[in-house]
Amino acid sequence: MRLSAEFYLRNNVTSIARQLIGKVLLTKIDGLVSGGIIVETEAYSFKEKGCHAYRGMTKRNEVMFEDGGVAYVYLCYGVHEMFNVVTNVSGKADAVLIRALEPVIGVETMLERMQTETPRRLTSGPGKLTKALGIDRSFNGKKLNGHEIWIEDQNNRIKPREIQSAKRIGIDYAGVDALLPWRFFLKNSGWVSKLNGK
DNA sequence: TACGTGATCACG
DNA sequence: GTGATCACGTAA
Repeated sequence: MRLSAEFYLRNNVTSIARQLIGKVLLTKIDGLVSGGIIVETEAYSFKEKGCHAYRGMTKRNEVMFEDGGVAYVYLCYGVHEMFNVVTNVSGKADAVLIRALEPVIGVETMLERMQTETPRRLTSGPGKLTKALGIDRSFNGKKLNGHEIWIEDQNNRIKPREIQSAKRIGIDYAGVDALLPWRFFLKNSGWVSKLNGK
């Protein structure tokens, strides 16, 4: 079943990032459903320098300041759309970046969108998974409990010891905050992004 | 390790 | 207006 509003509204973005591992992200576009199991996430809090909201609200990040449970999608490096789950209550701009999925539903659709025949290339990175699921900036601000994009709990059993944490990737500009162990991933997944933080 | 790519944001 | 920068991916 779909995650409740309360799940997203909580004031602990690292807990939410950890709990999103094993949940299922889905989209339905032109009648085509596709998605997969979340295997890698990163937490961002407005209180630390790695976060787009650290310096306050701008045109780009304004949806981060809404109540949790909506999508924050932005363009990175001029090429890649990045999908985040906004969390916490309005005014407290926290978010979780979804970095990798295990593709499960609508694999044919995703292969088509990615112009590949290699499932491994579909969703093993934040820029790839958005393209595979058809997520772009038009999804910015959309609610995550609707019928276009949503997250389900399908009772996948993840043991705490299967989840590893590490520093986040690609945010060296954040100084000491770049060292926070706020990336979470399934240890033996094989679908985790390859940049893997070094 | 190098670089494409274009929106964004902090300047002024 | 302008220019440096960027929560990546691929190829080499």
